[in-house]
Amino acid sequence: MPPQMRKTQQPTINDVARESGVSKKTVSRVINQSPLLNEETRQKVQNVIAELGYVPNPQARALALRRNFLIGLVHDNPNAQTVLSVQSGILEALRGTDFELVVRPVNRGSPTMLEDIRAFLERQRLFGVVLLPPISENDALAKLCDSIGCRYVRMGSAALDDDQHMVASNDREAVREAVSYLIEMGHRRIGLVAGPHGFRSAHERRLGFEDALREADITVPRSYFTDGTYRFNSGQQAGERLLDLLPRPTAIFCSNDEMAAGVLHIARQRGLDVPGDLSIVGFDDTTIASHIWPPLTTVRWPIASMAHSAALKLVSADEGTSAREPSMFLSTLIRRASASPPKNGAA
Amino acid sequence: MPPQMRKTQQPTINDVARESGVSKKTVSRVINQSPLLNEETRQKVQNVIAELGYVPNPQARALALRRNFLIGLVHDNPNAQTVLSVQSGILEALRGTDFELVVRPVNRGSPTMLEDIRAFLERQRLFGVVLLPPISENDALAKLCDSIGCRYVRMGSAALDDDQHMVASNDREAVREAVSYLIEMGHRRIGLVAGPHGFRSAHERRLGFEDALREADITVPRSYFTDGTYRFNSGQQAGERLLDLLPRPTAIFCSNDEMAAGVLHIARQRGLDVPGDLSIVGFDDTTIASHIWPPLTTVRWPIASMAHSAALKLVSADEGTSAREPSMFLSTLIRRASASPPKNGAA
DNA sequence: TTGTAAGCGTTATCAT
DNA sequence: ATGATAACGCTTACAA
Repeated sequence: MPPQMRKTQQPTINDVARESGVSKKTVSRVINQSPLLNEETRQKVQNVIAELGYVPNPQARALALRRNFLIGLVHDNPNAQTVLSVQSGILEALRGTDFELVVRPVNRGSPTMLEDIRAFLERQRLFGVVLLPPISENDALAKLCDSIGCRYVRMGSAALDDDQHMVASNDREAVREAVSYLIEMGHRRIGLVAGPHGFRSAHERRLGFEDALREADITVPRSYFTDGTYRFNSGQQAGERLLDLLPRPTAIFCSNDEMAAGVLHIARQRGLDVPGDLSIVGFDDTTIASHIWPPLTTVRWPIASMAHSAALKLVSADEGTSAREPSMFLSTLIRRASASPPKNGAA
Repeated sequence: MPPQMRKTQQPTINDVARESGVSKKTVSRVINQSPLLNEETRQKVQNVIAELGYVPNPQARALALRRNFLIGLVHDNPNAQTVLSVQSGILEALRGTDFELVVRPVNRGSPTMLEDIRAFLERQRLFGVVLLPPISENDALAKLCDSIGCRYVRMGSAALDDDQHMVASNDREAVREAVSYLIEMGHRRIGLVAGPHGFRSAHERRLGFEDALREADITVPRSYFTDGTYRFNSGQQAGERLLDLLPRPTAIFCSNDEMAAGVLHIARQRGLDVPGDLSIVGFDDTTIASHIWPPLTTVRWPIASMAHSAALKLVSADEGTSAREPSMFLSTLIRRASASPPKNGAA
């Protein structure tokens, strides 16, 4: 076995074993931080590892362990910004570990979604998955993960699962606060553009909206409640409807920024002054919020931090460290120019 | 070997071999579509495979082949929209294959970037990688991939490599067209907000800008050329400078949408009417382009299609099919409300 | 505390 | 055209 043959090859566990004069298994123990190890041996092996620049082959480990060092991100395309923030949060948590991130968009709505995901998880033998809303709200999916022994953490707008399987933001409270802010500024006729039925986040945000009104003893006509799909054009449609109303709302809370941009669009088309004639508040604090004119008052939820925490829960699941990771995250109101007291005094 | 033991297990190649009365190797041949195979045997094995629902274990394959069935996406965070479009393009191409997508953001600027990527590629033994701009413009990176036997395809704004390693958009020509459009509408005083130095796309777009002016025999003061970083705030800064000029430009071409939004911001702050007092054209057609007011005239490059093609080039690299995939993609001008003839007639 | 032997599920080599 | 046998690099019994 001429050593120069290995020049371009990466060193294997065998090379390390040979060089340090121990068995493969001992090297394996060092790698896996086995507690029952002579400190001397450990050091010796460690040195050789460093010297050779040895790194365990993930594929071989995967085969032997029957488990890959891959974390999956399963999502149904919320919005680009969100997905990417989640990715960076996860990757930040994974930095320095052996884990890699595999992304898997799926199609909620497809009748085979669950089966697709199962096939994916089983085949790849993922170490764990992070589930994004709205599919994270699917309990059957969580059960599926459990049943095939794949760890999972769900991200969502309310606690849907126990701590080790969930990171949640307090959407309801955050919206209550945002709408209270409008009320404090003097608004009384406040409209709502809600998210789509079936989305937990839409539900939570609506509850927060109602909480704020109730708290201030304000009632608004039913027509002030409109539904959207979280998409821009649904914001436009809702805007049309709301701004046709008499008396017109002096403020509108939109359940996400994209719809808020849609409402703003319509307000502009009608020559309304924002925030003078109409205050608008969004949710998400996507880049568009700060880039449109006027800059949008909105609610920021700590997506990356949540994803970071989710990933840590996943990879530290065995070590019992996961309990340390927070499960509830607080969103904050970002005050910008799109919301101000109504022009003509209190409505 | 009681068969019921395997109930929960996934079937392996051994199960298939046993059931169909052939050797593992023959099953392997069927899986890998070996040409030298009796059609009968093939059928027989195929049937058993279908019956058992057998799927080859990717980890074992990876170990034996010394190559994973993973495609990497290496990027330095252009913008969320772009990265996500690329991801969907790639995943669309990968659908139905055994490949998965692993994302790997890196930090251009970090002195260890190349080493980090090398470590990543070597360890994971990726099948191939898609490289996004701006790091796709790094020739050393391409060489690195080559040297460690990792296939790669670069995405970029000009042909930097041979066909099998490149998908490019024609940024220069697209910008020439966009600026010519402004000229046709009567603009003569046209400003430029260029992208950052060192970015090939910035260079190409600037060339396109100059092409259009030259073609129309127009010269503008040097002060009409400003630089940006592709970020919103740099657009704001450039906007300040440009709108301070006398005579003021009647139109500004921005090398991306984010900067265009920044310029628009400043125009609004100064009470300028867009497009009446100032026409603005962007580049990228990100969601913000259609969501701001007025909707932004911009250049759309077919990101997803390019990524799709890149992925196909990668996975079909061995089959010689790759020659079929296009390498050059045409961008198109999206005409919206932010550009119109200048208010006071020709400038 | 350390080593030996036997897998993990696939593909490659070299027979036949 | 097909099969036995040995990798691939690691881990888990089970010994020692």
